[in-house]
Amino acid sequence: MTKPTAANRSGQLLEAAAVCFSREGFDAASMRAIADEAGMRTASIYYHFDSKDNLLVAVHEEALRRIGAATTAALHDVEGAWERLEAACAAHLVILLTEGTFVNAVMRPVPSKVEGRELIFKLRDDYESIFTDLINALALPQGTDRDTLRLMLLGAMNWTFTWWHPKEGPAPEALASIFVANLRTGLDVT
Amino acid sequence: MTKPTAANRSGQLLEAAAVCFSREGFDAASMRAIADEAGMRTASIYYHFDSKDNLLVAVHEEALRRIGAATTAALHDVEGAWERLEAACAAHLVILLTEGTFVNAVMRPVPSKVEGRELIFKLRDDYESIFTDLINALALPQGTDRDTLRLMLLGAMNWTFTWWHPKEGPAPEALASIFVANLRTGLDVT
DNA sequence: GTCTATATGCTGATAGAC
DNA sequence: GTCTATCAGCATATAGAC
Repeated sequence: MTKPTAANRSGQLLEAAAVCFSREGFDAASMRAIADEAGMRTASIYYHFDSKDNLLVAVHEEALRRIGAATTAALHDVEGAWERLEAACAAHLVILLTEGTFVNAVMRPVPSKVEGRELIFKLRDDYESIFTDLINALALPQGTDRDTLRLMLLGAMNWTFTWWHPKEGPAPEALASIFVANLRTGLDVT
Repeated sequence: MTKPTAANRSGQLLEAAAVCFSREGFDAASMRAIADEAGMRTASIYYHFDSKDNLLVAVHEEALRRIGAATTAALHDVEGAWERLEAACAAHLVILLTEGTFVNAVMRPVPSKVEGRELIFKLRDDYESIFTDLINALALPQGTDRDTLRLMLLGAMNWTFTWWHPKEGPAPEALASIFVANLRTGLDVT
C-alpha cells in the first residue's frame, strides 16, 4: 500500500502539467485544465508550485533528468564512437516519440515571457553536452564543424515530433540508425 | 504617393500579426498587441479578418507563398542535383533566419485547437514538395529512404531558429552548405 | 474602414475555512 | 493539503456611431 504523500502528489501534478503542456502548448494550457488532469482543484496547485512559470521549469527539470538518464544508460557497454552516437540518438528518439508526454512538453520553443527561461536553457545545454562529448569522440575529416554537426543532428531529431506517427514510417530506433548512417557514410554515388 | 487602400491595410495587419506571432507565439499574442503593432484598434482587425485563427491561416498563406517563391527563384540557373539542393536550403535558411518575422511565425508547432489546421498542414506540404523533387533528382545508394532524408534535412533547418544567432556561428548560406555537405560526403574517416 | 463602448467568459492567483 | 469562494484583469469578439 502506498499512501499518498506530498511528494507523490507533486509528482502527479507534474505529470498532469506535462500532459497538458504537450497536448496544448504552455500558453494554451490553463491551470484549471492541469488541475482537472491531476484530479484536484486549481487552488491546490499553488500549495505545490508558486506559479505556472514555476511549473514549466519543474517539468523541464524532470523531463531533462529523465531523458538524460535514459540516454546515458543507453551508452552502457556500447563500443565504437559511431555506434555510441547512434545508441544515444535511439534513446533520445524513443523517449521523445513513444514515452511522449514528458519530454514532448519540453522539446519545443520556450515561451518568450516565462520567468526561468535562463534556467530552462541551461538545463537543455547540460543535457546536450552528452552529444557534444559523443561527437568529440568521433574521428572526423579535418575542418569539420562539430558544433554545427551536433545542432544539425539534434534539430533533425527534435523536429520529428511534428511529423512522426506511430503507425507509419520508421520506428524511433530505425530513424536514429538512418540519421546517423546518412551522416557517417554519405550519400553521393556520382 | 501611395494612398492607403483596404488591401494595403490588410497587408500591414498581416505583417503586424506575423511580428507578434513570431515574437510571442500564437497563443500568447493578443489581438490587442497585434492592433497596437499595426497602429489601429482591436475592433478594426475584424473588418479585415473574421477571427484570430483566420489571421493565423492568412499568415501561413503569405509566409509559405514567400518562402516558396524565394526557394524556387534560388534554383534558377543552378545545375547539378546536389548543388540545387544546397541552393534551396540556402534560400530556406536565409529567409527563415534573416528575413525573420514572417516565415519565423510559421515554422513552429501549430496550436492544437485552431480552426484551419488542416489547411495549414496542406500549405506546408505543398511547399515541402519542392524538396521532395530535389531529393528525387539525386543519385543515391540503393535502398536510401528519401522521405526520411527530406524530413531529416528539413528538421535540421527548421530547428535552427531555436539556436541560431546573427552574431555567432555560420551564416545561413554557410549552414546550408555544411548541412548538405555532411550528407553528401559523409564524415567517417576510420 | 476605423472608431468607442461593451458583452461575456476565462485567466492566474489569493484568502481563509476545514 | 485540499477545499470553496472570489478577485482583478485580460481574452476574443460584437454593436453601432461616424
